[in-house]
Amino acid sequence: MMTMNGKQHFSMHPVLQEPKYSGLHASSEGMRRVCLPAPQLQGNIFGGFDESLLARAEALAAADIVSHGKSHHFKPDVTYHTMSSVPCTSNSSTVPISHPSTLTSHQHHHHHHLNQNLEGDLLDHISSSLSVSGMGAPDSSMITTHQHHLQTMGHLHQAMAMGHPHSLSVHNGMSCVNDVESDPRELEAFAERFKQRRIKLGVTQADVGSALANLKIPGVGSLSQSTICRFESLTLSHNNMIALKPVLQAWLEEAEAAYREKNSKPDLFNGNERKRKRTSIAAPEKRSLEAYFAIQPRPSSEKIAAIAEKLDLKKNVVRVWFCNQRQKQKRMKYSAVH
DNA sequence: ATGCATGAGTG
DNA sequence: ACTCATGCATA
Repeated sequence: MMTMNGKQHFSMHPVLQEPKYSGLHASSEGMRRVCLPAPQLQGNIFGGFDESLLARAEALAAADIVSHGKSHHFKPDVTYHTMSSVPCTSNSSTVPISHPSTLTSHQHHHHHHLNQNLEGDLLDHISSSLSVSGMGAPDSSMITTHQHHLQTMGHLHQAMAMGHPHSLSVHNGMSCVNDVESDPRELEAFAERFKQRRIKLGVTQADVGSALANLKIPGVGSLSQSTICRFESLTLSHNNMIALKPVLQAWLEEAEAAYREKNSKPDLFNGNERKRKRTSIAAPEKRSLEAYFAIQPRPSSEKIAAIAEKLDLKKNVVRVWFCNQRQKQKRMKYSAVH
């Protein structure tokens, strides 16, 4: 009674009107700003000579392509969506791009100039195979409930904001005032525990996500498999982790209680609409983007446009890529903050 | 498990 | 136009 997916709304988000989490959101952001070393005011530093920097990044990227390209595999792949003229090489990379702020040294110069014969080589190496490793996960039941996260967060943020009395701690230098410290230790432990028990209950991440709505916790709706997965793997922002913990904990408790009394109540919904296609940035382009990012994680609109043009990608795709990249840096797991 | 995307909230 | 939380689609 699961294994059914399909839903989607995406092109039509009804106006979500609800108390939201404005104030809380704002405050959390505020705290973050207080705690973080003002990351956004270095843009002008490069303002003057970004030209050369970009060129350099490009050179680096090119070198990278050369050095890696030959020994690596390139899977030709489809480029869907709005993508227009991207080489058919798909990302065969699962590069854990998590070299946080310590980038500084991506300047290794691969003395590989040339390019012409290179092209041929690359093309040669473009072996096919659209490895459709799509294994049918035993789960995949997700419901669509747009309008939940906001409420959810409202509640969650509140919980977080007032949470534990034992907060506060001075990390290396920056004293985050009343940072609601649910110490990362606790969180990690909980995430692990959660996963274990969840599995023991024979429930999938997707199930948990949708079951959340059944908890009827004010302001808490369902969540996707993605989010549950990220929670378990600690790949969410610290705040997000803290916000989600209480809810998942509540679910876990109830689920185990229900389990004891031999009762399961999986719920599923259905719906069917148009699928959306995911843009796929080819490996070469991705390397270039990474090179740029190492130099300037926050390119101006103009630079983004320039980069987009050089890589032959849509500006918006590039912009979103940078946004997502920045977000990655802030994720929990191995990020700083702790 | 993760890449690219959306949208609310914010400035 | 950015940050953040989140999600669909996909590997």
